[in-house]
Amino acid sequence: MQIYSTLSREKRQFVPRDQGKVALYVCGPTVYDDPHLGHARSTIVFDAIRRYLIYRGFDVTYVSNFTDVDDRIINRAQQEGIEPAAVAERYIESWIGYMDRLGVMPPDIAPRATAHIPQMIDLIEKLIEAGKAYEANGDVYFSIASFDSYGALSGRKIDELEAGARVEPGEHKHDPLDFALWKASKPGEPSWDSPWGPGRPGWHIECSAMSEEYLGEGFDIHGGGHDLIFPHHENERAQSEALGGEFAQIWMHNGLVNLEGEKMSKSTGQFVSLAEILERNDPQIVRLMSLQSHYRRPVDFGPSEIDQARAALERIQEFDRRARQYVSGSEPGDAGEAIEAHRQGFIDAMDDDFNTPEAIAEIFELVRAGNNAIDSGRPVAEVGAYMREVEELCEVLGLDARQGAEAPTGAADALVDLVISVRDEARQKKDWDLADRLRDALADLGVVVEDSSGGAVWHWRSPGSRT
RNA sequence: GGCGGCGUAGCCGAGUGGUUCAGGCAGGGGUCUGCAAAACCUCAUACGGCGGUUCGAUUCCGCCCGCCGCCUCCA
Repeated sequence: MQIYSTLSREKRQFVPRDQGKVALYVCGPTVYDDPHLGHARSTIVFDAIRRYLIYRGFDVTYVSNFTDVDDRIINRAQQEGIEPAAVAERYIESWIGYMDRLGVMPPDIAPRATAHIPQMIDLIEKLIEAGKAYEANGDVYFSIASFDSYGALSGRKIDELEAGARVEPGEHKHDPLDFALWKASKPGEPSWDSPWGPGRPGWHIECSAMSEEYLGEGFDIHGGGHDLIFPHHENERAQSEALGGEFAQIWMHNGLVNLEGEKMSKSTGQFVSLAEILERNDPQIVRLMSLQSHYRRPVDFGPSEIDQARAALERIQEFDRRARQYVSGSEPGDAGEAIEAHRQGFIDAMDDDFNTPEAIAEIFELVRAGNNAIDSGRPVAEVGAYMREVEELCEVLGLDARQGAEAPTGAADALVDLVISVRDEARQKKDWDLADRLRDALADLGVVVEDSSGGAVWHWRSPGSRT
């Protein structure tokens, strides 16, 4: 398996620290607002990677944090006149709910920054003792001059950074590029006791402390959005490696989500909330969109992309629906050579830096072959094998081939069944006028009717679908 | 300005030094069907521009043009 690492800027053979195990840390959100599409893509991408590693037999430990102490949280709390902790709590709940809807597996560990202050203080003290950090007026700064390879991850040269760096009023840095490990808290801000007086942690230190706490030194993969490379991950790396230990072996960064070609970002107001999208669309559309381009490329999530992804998703689900009916509960047979070949294609694609677009193409090849098998009346066991393979590979990516649109209520299902049976009778009497009126009426109610040689089948139209 | 990336048929989007291909969406033509839908088959002068390397480049190199990201908080 090859994985591209931001640090080495090339694909490298993946060799886990502990054989058969993968320790993965993915930067989670700062919980001051609801998630947008960018958060969705990042989380889905790493969820798919995690699922694939599990599929390949690795014992994966997945850690993803919540940053629950931060300026923006404090600002929001002040605006609303409530405690910062309440703000964080609200948006952690919100995040968990959205990620569940997206089918993202909950992290094995989802540590909160505020629950790890002692570990951070401990790490900061060690950095100070080692001469890598210094205290100034209740703040503690990391001295970037003390870390030789500072800038290596983001490809920055220190003197170039130096040129644009500024020191905010009230800061007491020796060097403009030094960054805060610990900030003396101002009145009204959350604060914790520390050897340097009451304060709160800097942004970057939490990930260093928590990844070490749960994954130890030299863990396998550290992931996050491309926009975290600098300064966040550069600084994390400096803090964690300055004492001589190893940090992440591989740095993975997902490309950002664009809106009409421009980066989606909270600060510019240029973003689409996840809520807005999920109001009208199956969460799986978001997942398929996220995975139909390579994770390192930027993507545009516009209305046209959503429609295209919806149609693609429906193609998979439609196949599963027909296959399920064709097989009607029988056990799938052995996978034939064709199926093996596509499975191997899927694995080869994913082994090559998680090439999900190519992996998904293999699924579509299976769908076509499976549809062919149905059309040509192949044995149930064979169709079943295609169906099972499609379902299994979809699941590796976190997609559910089986989950077509759901009925609003069970009673509605029964009513539709009734109308369909009446319509079948009309069709047998060749009363095409009545049959067509019933089909149109059902269509208005969101029911798609498809006649076949074995009688009519129907399903609920998926949300947002035009047909 | 510095660093990085991208530019593939109508759209989205993989990939490769040459021989059959990505895949999806949309569109044309068929098959099937009472009609429709679904499904299957089939169709389009695709690789930003200019040079270079090569027997041969979309794929390697150089230059140019265009777009985007990071350099401040950000998945």
